[in-house]
Amino acid sequence: MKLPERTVERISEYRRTLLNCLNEGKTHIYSHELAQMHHNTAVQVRRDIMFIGYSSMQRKGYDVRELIDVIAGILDSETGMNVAVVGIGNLGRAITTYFLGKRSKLNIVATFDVDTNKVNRVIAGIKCYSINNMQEVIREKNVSIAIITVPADQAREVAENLHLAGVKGLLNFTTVPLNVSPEVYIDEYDMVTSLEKVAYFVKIHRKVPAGQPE
Amino acid sequence: MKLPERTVERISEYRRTLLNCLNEGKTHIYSHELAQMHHNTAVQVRRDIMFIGYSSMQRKGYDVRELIDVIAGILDSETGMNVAVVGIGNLGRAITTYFLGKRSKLNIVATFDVDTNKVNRVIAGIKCYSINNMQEVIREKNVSIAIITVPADQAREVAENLHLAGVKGLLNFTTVPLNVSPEVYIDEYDMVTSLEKVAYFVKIHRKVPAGQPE
DNA sequence: TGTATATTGTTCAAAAAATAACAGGGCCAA
DNA sequence: TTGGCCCTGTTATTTTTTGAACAATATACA
Repeated sequence: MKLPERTVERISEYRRTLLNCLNEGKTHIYSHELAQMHHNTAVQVRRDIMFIGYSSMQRKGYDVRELIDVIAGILDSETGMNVAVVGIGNLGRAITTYFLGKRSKLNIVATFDVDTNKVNRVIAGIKCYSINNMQEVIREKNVSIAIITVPADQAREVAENLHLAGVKGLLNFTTVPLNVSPEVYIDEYDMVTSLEKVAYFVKIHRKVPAGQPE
Repeated sequence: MKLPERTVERISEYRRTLLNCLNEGKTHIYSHELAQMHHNTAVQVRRDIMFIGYSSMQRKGYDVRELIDVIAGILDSETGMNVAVVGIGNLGRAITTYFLGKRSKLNIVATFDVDTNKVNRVIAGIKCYSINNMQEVIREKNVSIAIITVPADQAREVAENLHLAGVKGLLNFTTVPLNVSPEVYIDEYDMVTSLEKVAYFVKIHRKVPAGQPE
């Protein structure tokens, strides 16, 4: 089952929207509705859904609940995965809080910081450990993914240590691109880049690569 | 001059790295160095640089300073652009702080919140205004881009008001996809999606879509 | 029951992006 | 100075991604 990378991103986004729909009591959704909400086309949505092997069997739109379950089958690992947040400044706290109480098989099980005022306290709902004990805690708690929100100058060292501790995926919010090992999947996110992209398209007047309903 | 969308993203990322290089006193950089740092290939880097119309003196790599300037010519608008952050919770503060003191022609000139404890105070270095006065402040300060970090249930209303106030680009961090007008460029970022993507690739063992030096 | 309609699933074509291939030209060493 | 080497700039090819077209079919409704 090899999904196009973009499809992976989109079905995660679809799920987010579908969960919102469920909250609003919406039980079915048309491809063009999903499309409009996600700035893309109905065809794209239908094909994504085709790729993940779901069929609505009706012309009443997709069953929201069922679709959520199918997406869960793709994205979530059965046992769930444990996640750690390294660096519990504003951004780290924002992320941790954000995840708290969200369904999701991704559980934040530990946070780390250098600041002794933070260590051993519960911050944003999760216990904060000293970064000095990072490797052992990571192993102990079987963490496979880490979110890095430390200051730039510590990023590389942190990443290296995470790798050594057996972490398999990194989400890097620092301004330093990381490069530990081909075994570790890394996603880099820089909000400056996002903002600059918006600025660029504002500058050249280009509209959102729209999606008109077909 | 129409740049591929991906190239726009990448040159922003290159600039970030180049600025780091400059700090470290590095004056020249090879395409394969940049490539490795950004998980892609030297060819990709060279072609991106070709697209933006820069040429190095051959064989010594690209002149870091010059390349930064060329990228600035593409991404930055001469006059700069004013940016507002709407919702000054953890994430809003993180973003505002993050931008503070960064070069960049993107100036955060105002933040907004509903909380009366925050209004009229300087938070993360920028004055916070009441969201009730948002439209006038936006106009007054000539804000063309807004970053939305409010709770989900307020996102749509905020976006609509921003549009009415004349904002041309949005960076949306809420869990609600926005849809105001085709004139407004919107970039949606959801950290859950990023994290789920990492989790997916960890799950299926796929390595980072690597970039070996050629 | 039958017909019109709306929506899906899928195939086929176009566009975008990434990769590969290669020509050109400094630079160093001999 | 000459030849080899290494790096860039550019064109060509392949792959990936998106968009368009359309057959199939459930549903609503007469």
